[in-house]
Amino acid sequence: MLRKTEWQHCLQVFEEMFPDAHCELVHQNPFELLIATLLSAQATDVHVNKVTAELFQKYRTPEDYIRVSLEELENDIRSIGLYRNKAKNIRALCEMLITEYNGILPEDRDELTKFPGVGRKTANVVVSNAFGIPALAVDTHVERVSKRLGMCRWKDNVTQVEEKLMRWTPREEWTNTHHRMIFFGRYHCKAQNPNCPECPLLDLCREGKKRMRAK
DNA sequence: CTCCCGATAT
DNA sequence: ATATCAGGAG
Repeated sequence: MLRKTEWQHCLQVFEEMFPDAHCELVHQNPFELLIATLLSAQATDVHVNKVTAELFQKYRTPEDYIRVSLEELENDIRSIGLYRNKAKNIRALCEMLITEYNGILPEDRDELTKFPGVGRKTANVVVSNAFGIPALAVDTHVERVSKRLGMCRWKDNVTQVEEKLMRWTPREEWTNTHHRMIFFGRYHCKAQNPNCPECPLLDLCREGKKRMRAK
């Protein structure tokens, strides 16, 4: 298992490799970010941006998503995958936003998870990126990188990974670290064929050393 | 744990 | 052909 001082070194390396890591889901306001993040489940952000480019022209407010039929909304997001669940959730979410929240998104993580289709990860993305509240959302990249490095256990669930990351990372660095770990996982420590030979963290990486031995 | 699901990379 | 992609609900 990784030591805390080794993790602090990882944080430094993440910053050096991806100093300008940021949210790559294109959005103009908190509501658009929520929709984009909900759509991003099991889809690449490039693909999400391709879909939202047109979607956000047609749908600007929660009311706009309610006006059309469920079938029409499904068609507008079909190419993204998991489109039936996502369309149903977006609709229910918008109705709830209008009737219970006066159309205004709450700036609270636990309040956001009450919306259909919004789990802990999505809520963390919204509060950190849209409202400036420190959060460390654990997505597929953050989880994979954490487990490969050995900063948590393989069997830990995403909540346990998040707790460990928050405990070992200064609060003011949570949001930055989240973005840097995504970039690190997406462009360097990739799911298929990670670039271990050129990795500055190879010396302390459990999975990396194992992979190098196997070759 | 399974299901939802199309697009893309390997 | 198969794995993976900014997950969440039942």
